[in-house]
Amino acid sequence: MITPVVIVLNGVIVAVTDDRPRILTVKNPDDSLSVQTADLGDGAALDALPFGPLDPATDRTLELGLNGWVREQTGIELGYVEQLYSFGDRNREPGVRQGGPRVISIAYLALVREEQLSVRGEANWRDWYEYFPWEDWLWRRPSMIDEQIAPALARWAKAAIDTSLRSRRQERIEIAFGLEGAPWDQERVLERYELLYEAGLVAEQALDTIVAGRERQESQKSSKGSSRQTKTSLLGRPMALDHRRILATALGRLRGKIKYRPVVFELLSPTFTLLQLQRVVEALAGVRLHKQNFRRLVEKGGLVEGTGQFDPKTGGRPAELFCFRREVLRERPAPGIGLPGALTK
Amino acid sequence: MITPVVIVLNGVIVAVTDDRPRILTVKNPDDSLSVQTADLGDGAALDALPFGPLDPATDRTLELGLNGWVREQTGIELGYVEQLYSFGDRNREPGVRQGGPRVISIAYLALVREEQLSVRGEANWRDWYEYFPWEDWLWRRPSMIDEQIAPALARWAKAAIDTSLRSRRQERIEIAFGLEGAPWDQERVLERYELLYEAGLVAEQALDTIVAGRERQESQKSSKGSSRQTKTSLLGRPMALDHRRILATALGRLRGKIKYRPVVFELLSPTFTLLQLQRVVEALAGVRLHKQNFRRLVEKGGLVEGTGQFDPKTGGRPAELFCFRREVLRERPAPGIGLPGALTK
DNA sequence: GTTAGTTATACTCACTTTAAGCATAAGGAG
DNA sequence: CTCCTTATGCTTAAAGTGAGTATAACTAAC
Repeated sequence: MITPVVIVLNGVIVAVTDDRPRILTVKNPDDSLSVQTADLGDGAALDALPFGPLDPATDRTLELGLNGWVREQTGIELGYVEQLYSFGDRNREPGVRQGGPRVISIAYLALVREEQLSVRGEANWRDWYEYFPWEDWLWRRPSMIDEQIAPALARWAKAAIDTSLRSRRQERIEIAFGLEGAPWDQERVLERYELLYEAGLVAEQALDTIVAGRERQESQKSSKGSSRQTKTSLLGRPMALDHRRILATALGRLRGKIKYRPVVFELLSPTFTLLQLQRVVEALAGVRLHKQNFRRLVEKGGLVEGTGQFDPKTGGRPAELFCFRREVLRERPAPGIGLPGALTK
Repeated sequence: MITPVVIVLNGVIVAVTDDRPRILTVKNPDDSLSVQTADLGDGAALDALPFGPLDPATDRTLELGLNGWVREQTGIELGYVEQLYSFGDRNREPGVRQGGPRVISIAYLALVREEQLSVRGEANWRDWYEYFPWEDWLWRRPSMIDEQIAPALARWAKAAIDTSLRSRRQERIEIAFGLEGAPWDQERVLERYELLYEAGLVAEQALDTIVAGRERQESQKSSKGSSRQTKTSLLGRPMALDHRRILATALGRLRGKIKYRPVVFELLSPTFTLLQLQRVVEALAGVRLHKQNFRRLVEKGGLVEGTGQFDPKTGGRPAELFCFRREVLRERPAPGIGLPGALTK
């Protein structure tokens, strides 16, 4: 018997509005997953990324296939699109575990300019920090890191079967979450999510374990300290399937990329004030920046140029409107926006 | 009728020996491509990356499937592996154009320590600059850039159907190849290869055009100024299918990654002299570096630590043997090796 | 219409990092 | 012992960064 292969395309569609990064979600339209949501007990369908299978006969390119699904599910036309990652391990979609087709999902990151409010049907813009509250350092270091995450992960590390596994876990935890004097690296979004998943601190892990059924016992004994988290509630808003993992990949990638490619401008209107630019960068990086240095960096770095026009509605002194300076592409090898003076105190 | 999907796994396996980066190739074992190589006229089979289809029923993860093919074709066990990119557009494999299954190929980058000489059968280690001679700036800026590439690309740009296309082409050319005062960015390997491909300066383009057959006429009129390159010979050593594109992706990614993750050490034995380390970095980056500054960078950056042992056979004063300093992972957010003083004069 | 509040922008200053080169150390070959 | 080779230490100027202070230009409230 031949196992068929199905390619599924997933889109992480990002916009920034009101100084918050948002992603486009749909209510999970896949019936085969009702098991999961029923088991979750809250009766509501989980958020999902826009997604759908590639039609191997008609979709000439993967991106075109993605564009089609996104248009159909949300009414949005994509502009800037980049491939993120392909997920193909068995076990990733617990609902279709045995006997079904092999699912390979290819994820894309797309950036759009405005909220383009005409989203259709069940589509919604959601603040992406709802899914990753520990990533939002805009106001302060989230207290949940010390109060919930660190202790729970410490318990998980201690539960390791031998000392070498335990110290490997501890090292991963310290590096990923910046504990014990290690610095916080905002790009390690995926590593952090994976740790929480393995430690059983996100709802998806519980779901996967439930649906996996037979393999559950095994899993409890194994290195993945699953289930039975006492005292600690599950962290962040869950998503369908492994979509939160995909989202974590996207966030990490975007946080890295703004530093060496001028992608932020895909999220801004053609002209903008420097503060607007700064707010978008801060929203993505999850960190607040030093205003004067930020300004110096982008201006002296040749990334923007003044237009001579001014934005009247800033509240205080009117700010000049700037635009992206395309020539920078041929002047500097890696034109991006560094993060000057990120929240030292 | 249902179009089936086949997943093909490709591995770019990199090692550095004798200060040269090498990749592992096999003689293209796929019969369906004999058309191509016959049309090429040299009778020899093209180099290919180790590759093979995913078995959706038995390969539990994509990486395991890849490992199997690599083992079978080359006898090598992979260590460090990272996913590169997934290629899925129709047209990418001209030989299987109409009617065949839809092929999605997922490429991986693997780093191995030594030449592990026991390569089996038709496998070979090849200097990767054979495929991309214009990327090798170790001795000097390759003269072929000014003598062959720049003029041929300029002709291609001029042949554009309208002025906006022409100026877009010119901008791409200048940025990619560092012409007209733009700096050379060693990471833009793929962009450079794509340009040469589109301009018909690599053998693969000619092959694709030949095999495409019917679509050829169309293509000649279209924006892709195909065929009939007078005076300019085809550049670099060709590979089967789109494997050279995959290789370009790998080279670009690796050149980027050494700057922010300590991946070079995957290519070195556990202890090494600083000059050996420098040579590996130079080989990958294709640039020569300032010795004293390189040393200061890696030592003060905490990436390596001395072992107290010395390498006796350096020719001059014995060099201390260093090893990777793992603690750097928890000290610095993005521990990699910058390129101090790259060939200014 | 003066005052307080808000945002924008200019400039400073100490400190660190980098590019580039000079100088010295420690081996081998003859 | 001398020369050649490679390793390693140190210097200096220039550039870049972090963290401010100061001033400018507007709005809203009284």
